Amino acid sequence: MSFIEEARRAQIIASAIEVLASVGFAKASLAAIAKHAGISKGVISYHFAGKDELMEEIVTQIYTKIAERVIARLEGQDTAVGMLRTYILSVAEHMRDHRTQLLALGEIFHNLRDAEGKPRYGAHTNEELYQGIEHIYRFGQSTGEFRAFDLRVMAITHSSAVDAMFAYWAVTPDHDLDAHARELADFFERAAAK
Amino acid sequence: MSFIEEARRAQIIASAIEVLASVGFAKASLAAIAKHAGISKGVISYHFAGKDELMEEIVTQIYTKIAERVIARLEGQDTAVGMLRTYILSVAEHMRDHRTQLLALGEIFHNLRDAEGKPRYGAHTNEELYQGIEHIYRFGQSTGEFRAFDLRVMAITHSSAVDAMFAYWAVTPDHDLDAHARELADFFERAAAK
DNA sequence: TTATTTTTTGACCATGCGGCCAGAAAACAA
DNA sequence: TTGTTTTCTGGCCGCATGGTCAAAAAATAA
Repeated sequence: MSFIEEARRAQIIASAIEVLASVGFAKASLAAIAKHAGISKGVISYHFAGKDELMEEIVTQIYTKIAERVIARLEGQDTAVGMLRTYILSVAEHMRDHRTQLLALGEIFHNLRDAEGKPRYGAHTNEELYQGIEHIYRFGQSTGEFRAFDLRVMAITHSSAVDAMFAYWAVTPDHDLDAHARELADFFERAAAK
Repeated sequence: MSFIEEARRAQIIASAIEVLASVGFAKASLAAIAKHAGISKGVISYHFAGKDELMEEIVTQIYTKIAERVIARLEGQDTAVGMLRTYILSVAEHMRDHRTQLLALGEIFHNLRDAEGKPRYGAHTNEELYQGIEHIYRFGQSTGEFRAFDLRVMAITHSSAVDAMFAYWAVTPDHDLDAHARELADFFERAAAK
């Protein structure tokens, strides 16, 4: 992949993120993204297989960055409680500094569909995420930090609580994201405690 | 409103719920809803101001039924913990018997947009719901059943946990909804406990 | 410079949607 | 029965979208 190709793709992705965050998925047409980037619509089709590939590329890039951050923070933790708190707090901290990306991500998650009109992302796509969360809670149960409870229900609840935190912050920018994250960490710590 | 008018509206609403649940919002066009009901497309336009009114009417009707059920069950409760459990368990119980409605509701919540393309339902529409949930938790704090915590964060988390339970069940029909609801009730009871 | 390949343009197309409407049909009234 | 209102039909329209394409432009190679 040539240098100019890489640069164009990056430019288009950046433009798409900004358009998604500011006008929402429905109005983030290829035409709007192209106009915002100052290029012709056909360029997007030339560099991406289609709108879907562009959207998925955005998700992949943002997710990769988040994962890097969270994994790095998790390194130093050796207790389940510590991992739990770190997981929640580090994601919140990261998104706090990348609000535009969060908004774009939300738009894509809530709107991108496959050919049959079914959501591209959603509960059916979260299996990997659930298993990661379950891993932490299972670890806590094995060390005796946590009581016995249904791992899958806990993972679903945990995951949705974090999503809801961001969704609320997306709509209410003045909301204190870090404080919310600390409350959440307390909540799950207590809910799981023996 | 005439008898035939009322009957047609009910028929159209029922048809729309079934179509929404089975093929999703994107494919639930007026044409599809009309065909499924065995009537002409124009009838829908004749009896409803537009697709949006139809969708909002569906939400109102289903919500009303849920509220009736939950409020009736809440009558006998006098402790915050009891209200909490009843609230979660009765909603789950109701939706367990009305899966089609739940699916349709989910489709509308996740897809209906206003003229500017912004979601019709979402975090910005939940204020009333949040206040209702906060009311229960505040009551529990005042009676000394619950510890001190941020009411808004608790309401957001509680609400999203219930939504996520349904979303997961929507995708995984074999999932034990009642068991999930009991687990959730335990979680929130412990998370809020002193 | 000339030839070749890569990249960009902007018009064009097919598609699917919600909504509209003139006229037919049905229900109702006189 | 006849006239009037309500209800229904099915074709049509405007609109916006994502994607395509021939031709132009730019970059690169010979």
